[in-house]
Amino acid sequence: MSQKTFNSNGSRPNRKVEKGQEEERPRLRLSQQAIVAAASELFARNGFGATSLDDIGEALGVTKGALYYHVKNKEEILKLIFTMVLTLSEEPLRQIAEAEQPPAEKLRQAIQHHVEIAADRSPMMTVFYREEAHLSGPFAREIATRKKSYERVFERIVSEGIAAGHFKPGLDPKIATYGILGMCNWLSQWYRPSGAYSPAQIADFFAQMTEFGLMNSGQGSVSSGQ
Amino acid sequence: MSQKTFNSNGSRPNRKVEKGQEEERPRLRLSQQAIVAAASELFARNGFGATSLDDIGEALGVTKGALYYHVKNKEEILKLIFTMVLTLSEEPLRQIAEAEQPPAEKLRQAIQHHVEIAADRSPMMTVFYREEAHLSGPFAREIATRKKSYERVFERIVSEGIAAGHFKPGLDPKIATYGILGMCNWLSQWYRPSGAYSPAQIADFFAQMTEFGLMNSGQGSVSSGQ
DNA sequence: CTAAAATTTGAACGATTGGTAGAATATTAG
DNA sequence: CTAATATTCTACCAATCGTTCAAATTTTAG
Repeated sequence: MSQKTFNSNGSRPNRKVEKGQEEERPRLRLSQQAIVAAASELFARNGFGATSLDDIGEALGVTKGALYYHVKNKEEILKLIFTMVLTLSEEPLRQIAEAEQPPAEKLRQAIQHHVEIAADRSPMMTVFYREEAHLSGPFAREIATRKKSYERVFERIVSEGIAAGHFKPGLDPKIATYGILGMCNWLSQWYRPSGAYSPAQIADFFAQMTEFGLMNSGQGSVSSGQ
Repeated sequence: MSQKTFNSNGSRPNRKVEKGQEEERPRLRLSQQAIVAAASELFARNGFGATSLDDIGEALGVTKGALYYHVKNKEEILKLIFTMVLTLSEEPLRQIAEAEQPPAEKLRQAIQHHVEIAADRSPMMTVFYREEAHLSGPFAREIATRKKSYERVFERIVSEGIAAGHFKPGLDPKIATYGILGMCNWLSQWYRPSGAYSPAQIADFFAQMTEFGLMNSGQGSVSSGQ
């Protein structure tokens, strides 16, 4: 972090192309979106506290002063990340939970959905679960509420399954949910797009494992689907 | 973080007792152990980068200068945390894995062991999985190796189970292990000692869920044991 | 082209940080 | 008690940080 270099070409960071080279960076116009994307990766890799605005600026080929034209301050970047994660997560899950289908199918789809986000938006998700302590005030409370609410949708699916007699009676939906979400969220610690399995395959495996377990009792295959 | 106050009594932080009060803190003599304990909680709550040595000193009722008599620098505190987590984790798991017992029983005990540490040493574990990026050099490599090795013990238990015909054929031991570890490690995000279930009960639930799943097929109860 | 608007720079600021060193204090041994 | 040792305090440094802002530059509109 925080080296003395600026650009890859060592020049001042501006859009001028100094040689016959076509522009070395197909420069995306600076925007909140671009800042959030770059910051997500840096926050995920090095942590919010250890990432400076100079670092973010450098990643975008811009001085940190420019960032302040697009965001109010460093915390707002973090806020944007949290908002984006929830915006991407909430609605699809709600639709899955409200659809007319058996609880086991809902659970499968919910796991699929959650794994997909954890894999495709790994940096954002890492930040989401790692840096909540750096939020404060009403926004922190809002995020906490929405996160709890997201978890409760999972919980309700499990509860439905029990009530319908499909899931084991006597199990605690809250603990089950924590287990499932833990399984999925842990993706950000190990998943690499170059790995052997696609997010869909991993989700399928987790769903099978959640429904039938690992024991060989002839219930269902746990080999990869898709 | 980093307020202007010093002690709870506002005085300079030393051992002198100024009023008729008996000593307000049954002062534990400063030591690496005490520093690691206090730092673990602060790092877990606020992050490594956002925790200053002043903060740690304040938590111990001491100025940061005193810390440097016991530790080389801030990073060494982090190193001590990582070393302690692995020291506590590795040996018991090795013994479980090497014992003469069926793979399913090994897996149960391994989960029990891992959950216990995640619950009883929650701050340390949080730091362990959150702040690895702040390590560097040979030590970072050593930790990565030992962590991988720890995971591979789980993996081997699953592999054994498949080979013995107890676990489903065709499942990927690596993905299964990541799922199990994710389930357990996620504890640090939600577990509170004041909660409804003991670590042993939670571990029991996770073990049942891992073996038989949530579906109601009359295989095994998932209600709390112990 | 020109002028206005949008965007970025560059430099500076006050605060905080990890780290250091010598003086001060507390503890222990004789 | 005294001297030696162990521990902590105080004050300071250099670096880095988030933030601000006027000036410079680029982009857009007419």
